[in-house]
Amino acid sequence: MSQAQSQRIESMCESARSHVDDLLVLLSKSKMLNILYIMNCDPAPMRFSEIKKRVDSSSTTVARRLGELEANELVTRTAYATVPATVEYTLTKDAISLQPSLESMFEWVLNRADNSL
Amino acid sequence: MSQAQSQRIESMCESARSHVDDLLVLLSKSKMLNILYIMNCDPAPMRFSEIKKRVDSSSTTVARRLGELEANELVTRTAYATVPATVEYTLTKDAISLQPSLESMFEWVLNRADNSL
DNA sequence: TTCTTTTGTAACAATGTTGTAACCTGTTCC
DNA sequence: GGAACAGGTTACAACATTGTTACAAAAGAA
Repeated sequence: MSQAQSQRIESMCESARSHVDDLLVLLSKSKMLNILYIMNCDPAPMRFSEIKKRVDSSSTTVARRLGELEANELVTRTAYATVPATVEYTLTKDAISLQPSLESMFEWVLNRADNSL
Repeated sequence: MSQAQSQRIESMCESARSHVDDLLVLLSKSKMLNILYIMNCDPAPMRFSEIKKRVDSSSTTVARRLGELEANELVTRTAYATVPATVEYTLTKDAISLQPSLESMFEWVLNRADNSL
């Protein structure tokens, strides 16, 4: 294999690894799994205030997380011109396909938390 | 229901929620999912340097993460009196029971990373 | 007119996390 | 004696993240 080839492949791997890492960093942000989970549990579109209430965090953080999720196409944001404003968030297909993993992960977490009471 | 009862239950829920949150915070720490995943992929006991190499992070961070995992009984640490020192880490049964969720989560992540190339 | 509501954003101080560099142990090799 | 190795620890400076506070917009209610 030529050096050019091996470098190309290496850079592809690097690139792939960095995408994986980016996703893991995204999912590891505070409240991120919480948000995905509570939105998974209740498949109906969910309003900002409802999400905020359920994950129990500041507006700033919730807005940041939802922004990041939207930027990564894991939620869609729909704003209605009501007064006062109404905004609904929905998981995308991609996020929904993460549901089984998330669910069993949370099952494990809940189980473990129970046993440590 | 008496107020005392409802308060007791509420505090139980609070406590349970805080345990859940603690676990989520633990799992959300940087490189934590990486470490659990690479240790899952290779079920043999793994040495510190090997883990460090695979997750590609500083000694400090790897040591911190492994310490946290040990404190939460998700890994066991075994030191051998060789020269130079040998230390092996193994996932506990509890951590292994998280394997299926982790695996399908990483499958999702890898898939998504692939598609975004 | 001013208050209220939802859904944010901006600035900033406080707090948390990271990597780096230095250091440590204990034994074997040179 | 000194270097080398694995597996860390410590201190600290740099960096990242958080919550708080203040603010905004738009329109209907009081």
